[in-house]
Amino acid sequence: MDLSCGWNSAAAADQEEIRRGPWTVEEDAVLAGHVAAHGEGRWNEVARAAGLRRTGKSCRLRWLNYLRPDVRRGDFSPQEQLLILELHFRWGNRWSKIAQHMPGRTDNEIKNYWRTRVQKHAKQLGVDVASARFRDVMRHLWMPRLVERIHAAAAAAAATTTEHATPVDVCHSPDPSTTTSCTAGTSSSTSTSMSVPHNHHLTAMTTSVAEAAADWSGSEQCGSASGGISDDMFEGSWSELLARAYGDDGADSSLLPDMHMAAETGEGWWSFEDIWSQQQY
DNA sequence: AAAACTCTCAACCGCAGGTGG
DNA sequence: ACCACCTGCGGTTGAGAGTTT
Repeated sequence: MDLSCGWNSAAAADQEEIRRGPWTVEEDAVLAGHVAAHGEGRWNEVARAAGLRRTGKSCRLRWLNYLRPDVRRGDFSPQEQLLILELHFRWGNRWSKIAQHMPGRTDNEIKNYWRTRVQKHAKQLGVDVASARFRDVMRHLWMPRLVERIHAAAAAAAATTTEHATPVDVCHSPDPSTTTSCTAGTSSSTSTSMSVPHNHHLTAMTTSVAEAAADWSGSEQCGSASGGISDDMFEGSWSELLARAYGDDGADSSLLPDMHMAAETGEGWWSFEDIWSQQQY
């Protein structure tokens, strides 16, 4: 198998040349096999011992972002998107820290999501992604919108379940007090009804957020939340929104702005005018 | 059909912090 | 205390896929 792939002609003249660029299937197999046999860590040694002409850093990155068995791929669910926004509110560009609370997701993926999706739309709106204005947009429009989607998905799934009496791997219990495995930061039934795609991951996520909330003490209050500190801010956003999304009292649609989606985007974004008309909260 | 453009994401880079000799 | 090496993090880049013109 030709591993030079032609992007570094000097490599042909020097067998010890460090390879760069995309990993081949063969390299992946070698690295995965070596890690399986010897475990993670000591990446420079891994690269040498496995005979990979890669840097230790490259091996580490490839393992963490791609080869790790628990790594998840594919689009972020609305729940995950909501969690990213929430955690970014708290920690800013601390991607690795955010990733710690999103099982199976890598800091690289989250960072890419933020840059390609969030920053793109901030740019479309003509506001700085770090500005208070954009944070307000996220808190009052984007996040509720995501919750709306989560609720819609949950409702649709619930309807399907009822209609077909299909067993679904959910944490939902007729009695919320029995949903021990799904208990998030709040003791209510806010983490029930995960009968939407990735439900088991949401369970993990809500638990992670609860843990994060426990960690989160004394840090600065951010955004334009209700004026409480730490836990209050947390309660007023993630937990409350999820409660509204999943609560058995039905979602309170008054929470959600009456947004008219920007027709040109067709994917749930709203116009500049819509946003500013909703700024009177 | 094809050129131009946009978007996504894997991978690289530089830097900082930790550790051991 | 200093140095060398390793690891982890956040920012950036570029190839390729997808979309538009």
